Amino acid sequence: MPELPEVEVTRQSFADQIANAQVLAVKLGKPLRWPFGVEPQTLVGQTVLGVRRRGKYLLADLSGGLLLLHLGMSGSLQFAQALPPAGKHDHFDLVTTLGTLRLHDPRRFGAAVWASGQDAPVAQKLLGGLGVEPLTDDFDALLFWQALRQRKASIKQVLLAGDVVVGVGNIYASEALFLARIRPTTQARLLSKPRALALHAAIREVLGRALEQGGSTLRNFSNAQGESGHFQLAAMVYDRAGQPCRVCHAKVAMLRQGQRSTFYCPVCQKR
DNA sequence: AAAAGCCCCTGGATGC
DNA sequence: TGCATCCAGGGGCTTT
Repeated sequence: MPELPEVEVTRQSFADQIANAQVLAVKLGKPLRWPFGVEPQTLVGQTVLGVRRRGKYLLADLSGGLLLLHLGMSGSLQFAQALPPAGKHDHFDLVTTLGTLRLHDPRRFGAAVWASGQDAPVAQKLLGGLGVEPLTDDFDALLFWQALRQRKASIKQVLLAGDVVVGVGNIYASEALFLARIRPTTQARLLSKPRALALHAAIREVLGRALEQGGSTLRNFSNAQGESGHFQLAAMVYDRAGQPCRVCHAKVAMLRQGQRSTFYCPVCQKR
């Protein structure tokens, strides 16, 4: 469900409220993507120092280690002083003195994993290969172009891979490529400098705008307070196969790349 | 090293 | 209404 903007909106919606809380209990439901890693008891008594985001991971710094959370495809977080009893899709509760943080995830592609520290093997494995954060100054246009020049795969798949730049999921990849007028199947290495720079700007534009809107185009997205996004961002191409391009009115096309759907305008995105 | 496939899981939409 | 099929916002792992 969540791409970078949704994860960041989620983070912002509870980070300040959970800061300085003490962990009272950890409750695990059905298995998520990976085992939690330690006895839940380990966290009891620890203090929540803050919540960061890296790519689509949320990182809760606790006094005794790092709690990694991922929303997968269908996950969402809720934070409230009191929550109803866990339902069939609630698989992780962090009960604290200031409220309970709950991970709800029907498909269970999400994760809650304990890493004793920043350099713990689990954290290394999950975070070590991640690309640059697109909304920070680290996302340098020229370096982006240079990284793309090394890659023979299609630009869409390079964006999704997350080892060059993080946070661009299946929706925003199509949207950013549309904005930059680049055909998703184009080999990344073939992008000229100006076109790579246009894509760099498009990624920032698309993600930044979605973030400002509080969570974008996603159908079911809501933050940890249960507030939904503003739904003001109509997708230009995503999920619009066969419908007229909003710019040129040609029919939006769909194709599969790596078992994921890609949408583009064959006229606006010629190569 | 990089790319391509596979797979984890459930629910909703669609078609017969 | 019932059942089968397909599809979904992610990404690590294994195989080429």
